[in-house]
Amino acid sequence: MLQIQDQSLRPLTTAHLAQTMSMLVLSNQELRDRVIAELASNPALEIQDERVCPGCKRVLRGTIRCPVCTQKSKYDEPLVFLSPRDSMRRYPRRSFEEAPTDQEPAAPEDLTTYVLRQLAAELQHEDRPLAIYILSSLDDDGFLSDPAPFIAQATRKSIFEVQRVISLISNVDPVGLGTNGPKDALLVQLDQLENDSPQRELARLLIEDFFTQLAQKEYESISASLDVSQEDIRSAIVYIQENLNPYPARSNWGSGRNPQPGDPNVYHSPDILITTKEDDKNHLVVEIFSAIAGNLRVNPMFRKALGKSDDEKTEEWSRHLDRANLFVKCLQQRNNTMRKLMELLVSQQHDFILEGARHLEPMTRAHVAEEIGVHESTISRAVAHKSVALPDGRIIPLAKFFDRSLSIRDRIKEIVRNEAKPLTDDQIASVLGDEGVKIARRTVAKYRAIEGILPARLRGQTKAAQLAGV
DNA sequence: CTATGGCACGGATT
DNA sequence: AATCCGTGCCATAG
Repeated sequence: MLQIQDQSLRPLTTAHLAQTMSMLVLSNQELRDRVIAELASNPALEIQDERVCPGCKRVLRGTIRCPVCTQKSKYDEPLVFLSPRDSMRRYPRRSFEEAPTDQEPAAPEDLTTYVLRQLAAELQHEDRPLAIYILSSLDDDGFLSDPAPFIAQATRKSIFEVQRVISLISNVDPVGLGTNGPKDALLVQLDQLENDSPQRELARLLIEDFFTQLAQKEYESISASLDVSQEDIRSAIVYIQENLNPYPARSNWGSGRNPQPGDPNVYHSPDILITTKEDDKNHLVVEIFSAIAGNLRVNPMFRKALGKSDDEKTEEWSRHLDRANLFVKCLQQRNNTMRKLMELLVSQQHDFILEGARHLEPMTRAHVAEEIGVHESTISRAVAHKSVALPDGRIIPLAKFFDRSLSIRDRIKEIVRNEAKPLTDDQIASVLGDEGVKIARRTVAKYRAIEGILPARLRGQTKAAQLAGV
């Protein structure tokens, strides 16, 4: 208690709370950015124990089992953490609720091996793991979001080496792979083009200096500031469109746009994955993806070094050390909360996960909070911005687990589907009443609206029309 | 006259 | 403290 006099202690605890809270709301993607930023700015942090799986060449870290080579039956613990990159590979972006349309698409791992095969000649043997690491870090579009210094730190290579390998990668077949965005991808591709068509230099100029205007089709303003005719601008754009591909990992233009800026939730890779055991379909396995692969920890060397040095840097270093400790603690706390939350959800909503919306047992965040022993707002944050992939392949927001009316809405849907002739809201309400659900007529109407079901009168018309049509 | 949707209120939830 | 949700009342369309 007396220690509180120490300047660093009191702000530390409040900061700790605040930071834990602010990290809890983040989705995995967002958290990953946070961690990367922290790693880049704080030398006291490091990632521990990186390995490449001898079987499938995936990058593994810490105690995590290889998700591919290890049979699912070996998951004997209910909860497992694994790398987010693997989650993206196995669960391509997909909108909420949308069940998997077909078989899992052609494995993107082929891209890795495909690229590696091309690189075989130029790549030194000891650079192979680095190349694999980089390739496995690419996002769906083939871009590398991790900055080179971060990769260097994670792989313990020099930044120079990292940059060299990235440049090798971006110059083989899907040209532009491993760049940090469409703009650089286009530029790399432009460099590789051999034919010196007249539009080429203008195209380069456009991409380099007017990229945002280009994306927003502000051709007039480009034309004005460059003093070039709109005619020429357009022909340069055609040249770009015909010869370059801003998304090197996609086969062609226009297939799948970026998510709209307004709604980050439309397309998602899950933060949590629920699957069933191979041999026991009733046994659920939950995997919570950690924001980064492996263990984030305070660099023990850094800690040691602090004790020895006694120049004026000591103060700055100890600040770093405090910050690193804090950050790691927050991350652990977040993981802990998420784990407890999911344990409870899986045990209480077992039927909902396996059988569908009808079996959702109503529960509130407040109730869960009491069960776990944390504040309600903690649960609110934990539930926010997270999505979970169910065994049947659907990806739903975690908040759905707390939807009070979901199961009733599902029953209404079924009643309407099976009705002989259109039932009015009142009749639906009484049917539900017979099944033991007390619900007002007005509320049925609201649920109907939510589910996009037309009122009885109009349903009659469409049904008649359907019959007439058939 | 009946079925519905809008508005608004109070209680629960976050 | 702010927001969401279920409900009742009432106007309106059919």
